[in-house]
Amino acid sequence: MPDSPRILRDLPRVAIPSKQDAMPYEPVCALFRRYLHGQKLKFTPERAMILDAVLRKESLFDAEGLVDDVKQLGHRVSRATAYRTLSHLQDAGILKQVFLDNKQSYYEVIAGRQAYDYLICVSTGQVLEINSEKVRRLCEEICKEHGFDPLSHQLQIYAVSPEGQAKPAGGKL
Amino acid sequence: MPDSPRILRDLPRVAIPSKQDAMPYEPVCALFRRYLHGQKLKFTPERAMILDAVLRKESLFDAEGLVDDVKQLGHRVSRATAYRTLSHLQDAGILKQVFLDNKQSYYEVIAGRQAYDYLICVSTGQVLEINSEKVRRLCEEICKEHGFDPLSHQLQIYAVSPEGQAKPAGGKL
DNA sequence: CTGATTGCAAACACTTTGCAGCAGA
DNA sequence: TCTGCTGCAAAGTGTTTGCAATCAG
Repeated sequence: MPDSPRILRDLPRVAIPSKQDAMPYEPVCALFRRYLHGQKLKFTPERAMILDAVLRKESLFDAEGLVDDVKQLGHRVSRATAYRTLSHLQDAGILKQVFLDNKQSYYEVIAGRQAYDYLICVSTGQVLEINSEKVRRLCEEICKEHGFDPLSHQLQIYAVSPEGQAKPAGGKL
Repeated sequence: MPDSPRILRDLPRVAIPSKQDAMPYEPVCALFRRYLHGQKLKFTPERAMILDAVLRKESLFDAEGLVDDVKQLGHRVSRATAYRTLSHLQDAGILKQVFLDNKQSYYEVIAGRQAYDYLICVSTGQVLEINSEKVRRLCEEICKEHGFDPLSHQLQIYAVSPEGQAKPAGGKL
């Protein structure tokens, strides 16, 4: 019996916050500063704001949503800076990029959190987060078989939800 | 012990054909014609050429590569037509779209073939196809837990290959 | 001080779309 | 004939990049 997953999207591009505990800012910030220092990069106010906004995210988000969030917190950063910082945050191992469609990238915090996989209804567009230890183990097993050193994985399952089964026509992948 | 997987990409965007048996044209073509007919769409020479080129593909491919292939076969189609036909081929269940990066879409024939998952080396860019029955079963299990009706899935594992472990710096996801 | 960073706007690349002429069924 | 189809070129859109001014260390 799985713990009931939270709904991420009822429609594509509309993220609904989940209930996962937010990662505290301090430790991750320290991690980021350490990373930046090691790369001879600088810790700027913009990067701090972005990290703050990122850590408030409880589920998938995209670059534009992030810029909006920063604005909502009373600051502002350019899109360019947001993208550049997102890239650094990936390098620092704080978040990962998720490819769900061919329109844009999504991001997900991984520092101190478990990675999620996604169960996507092609009919309603609903997206469920699933947190499966089994998937993780299987990925590690596959890596081991090929002599690879596992880093992360991404699993999307396309299916039809109970609600979608009731609806007339099936959507496309 | 896994059967040794074929290398799909040594560098991003460069697909190397695998050894999988090509799907015969006739049966899939019949499938496509049936689909088109049912949708009151037409079976045109362009669509036939594209389907032909698609079925010669033995691994991941992208829209531009497809247009090139058609040209190499002595014909030509516009990019617009290629995209439109790829969309219909997806709807017909003949191929599926794969999202591996934020640059473009990849496609993969699924009609009469088994879906593959990917083991991606973030250091060298190498991509291995993996064909895991275990992954498929796990996805079905997850769907069942949530009352979803499984359609397809996509798994990407990001890791460092043995060769990549030798190289200096690790790439980013 | 000095090299990294920022915001802006232009550049990019893949994909989609409007349209006029063409062509399956 | 009557829709749907094609190619073209233009439009779209998320992301990246060149550049001058600015700022962190």
